[in-house]
Amino acid sequence: MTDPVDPPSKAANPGPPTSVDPGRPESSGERRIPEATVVRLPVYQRILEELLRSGNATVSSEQLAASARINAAKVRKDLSLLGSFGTRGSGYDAAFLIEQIDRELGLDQVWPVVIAGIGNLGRALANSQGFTTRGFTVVALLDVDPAVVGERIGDITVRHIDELEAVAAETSLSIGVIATPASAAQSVGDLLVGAGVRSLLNFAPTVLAVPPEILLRYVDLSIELQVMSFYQARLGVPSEEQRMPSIRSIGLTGA
Amino acid sequence: MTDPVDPPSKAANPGPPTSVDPGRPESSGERRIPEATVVRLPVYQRILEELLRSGNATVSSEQLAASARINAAKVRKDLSLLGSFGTRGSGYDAAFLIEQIDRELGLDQVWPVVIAGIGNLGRALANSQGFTTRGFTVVALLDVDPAVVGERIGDITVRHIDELEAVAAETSLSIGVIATPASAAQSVGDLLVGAGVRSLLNFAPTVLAVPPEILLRYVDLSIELQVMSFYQARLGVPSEEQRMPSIRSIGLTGA
DNA sequence: CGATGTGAAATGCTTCACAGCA
DNA sequence: TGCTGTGAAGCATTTCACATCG
Repeated sequence: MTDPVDPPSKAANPGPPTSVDPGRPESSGERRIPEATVVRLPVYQRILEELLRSGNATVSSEQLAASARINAAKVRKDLSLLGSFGTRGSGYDAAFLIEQIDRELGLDQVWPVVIAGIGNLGRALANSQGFTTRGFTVVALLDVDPAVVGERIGDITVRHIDELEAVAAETSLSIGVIATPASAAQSVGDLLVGAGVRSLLNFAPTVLAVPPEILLRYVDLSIELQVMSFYQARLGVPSEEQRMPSIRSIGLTGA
Repeated sequence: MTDPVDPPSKAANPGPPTSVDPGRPESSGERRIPEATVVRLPVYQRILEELLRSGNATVSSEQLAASARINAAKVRKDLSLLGSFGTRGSGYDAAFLIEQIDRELGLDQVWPVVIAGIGNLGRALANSQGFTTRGFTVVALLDVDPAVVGERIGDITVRHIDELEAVAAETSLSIGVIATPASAAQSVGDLLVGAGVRSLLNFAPTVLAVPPEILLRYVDLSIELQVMSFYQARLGVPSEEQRMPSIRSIGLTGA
């Protein structure tokens, strides 16, 4: 009971500390993708899509790297973790690569998303590209304000959060997005979990407590602003990070 | 011209590779704060504020770690980089710690922020806690839509982006926030830079090109959603990351 | 006694550098 | 020849473990 945060996991590691030749995981036991890589994959997606739109069917690691402002070796290593999808001498096929990344990110399936809190942020999310394209469908919008309940956004009507049970009965919900004021976030989170949501994405500026089996991530709209303040305040930006990307937004992960 | 992304910096490192006893940097040459730490500082802030509100004046690294879902040693190491602000045997004084972190993040000064693109997201940002509390003031709201220009949000009237020059003459602008559709982002960014903004925070889902002397950061509202998809798709979340935080939102930094 | 602060070890991530394939 | 894929080296960050101090 000394450290509630650090359950025995490292010591009880299933695999031996010094490798006994893992044999390079094949098609069945997929390669381990570092989270650092996972977070870059959506960035590559975005760049690839832009390249495609501007008529580039093929792209080199150098080009991708230049757009993402990272090192080309990193791009190649990231992509090689998904498989050998490039063609030596010419590069990667943009469309094909997008497909592969989608598959890796699990965006080849569709996650039903419910958004709670239909203020400005909730509306922005409901309409945002990232929530409406590949991989996600917004299946429900919830609020408590009678002035908002009943309103139609896109092709979805905002419902009262008391109807959550009914909504859950109609459609499956896998991801809950909290866009409420901080004061409501915890209780809304509890309700969503009660309704069977497996993951929570919290935009409210508060620390949420949820059961460990719920995947919890947390986005702070002002965190980059604060990081900017830090670097702006000391114009001697760390030489290494100067052109470095860093991909963020607080995420708390539970089991 | 082979690698436009990676200027010589590592090799030309000022400090010797093996330390010659740096002598522990004192008050003048501040300690180097790793970016990983910088990004956690706002998280600590939020937790500290909540603890304060709930009547806890003192907090231990264990408590902070439990709330942030990270290792207590990490908390202690992070905080010790700012100075020795804890009291052995009892912990940290929450209010004092908040102050110190503010100072470290440069939030003891006030950065004038201009938000371009007053749709749902722009409004959400303009009203968001993170943009209106310590460290930042929203000094201008800009849009092109005649239906929006002239509208009053909080105590600021939305102005047409053509008035940017005039705005810049009236008040200093240090941070520009882009909350426009992707299609407008690049030109708006150019305008803001032209108006003297030193940093850009881009919420538009597009890759922005800006001069290297501009500090550029980029937030993707759906990136965590995509990361969720990845982990949800393979319910065997990496055992190590299970309770790990990770703090994100794409950031592209230019000198 | 309890909790900080911190060397040193462990781990993870990035970058280099180059073999190898189209 | 050009660009990928990848061991191995180099860094950064995390975690341990414990001396230290209020």
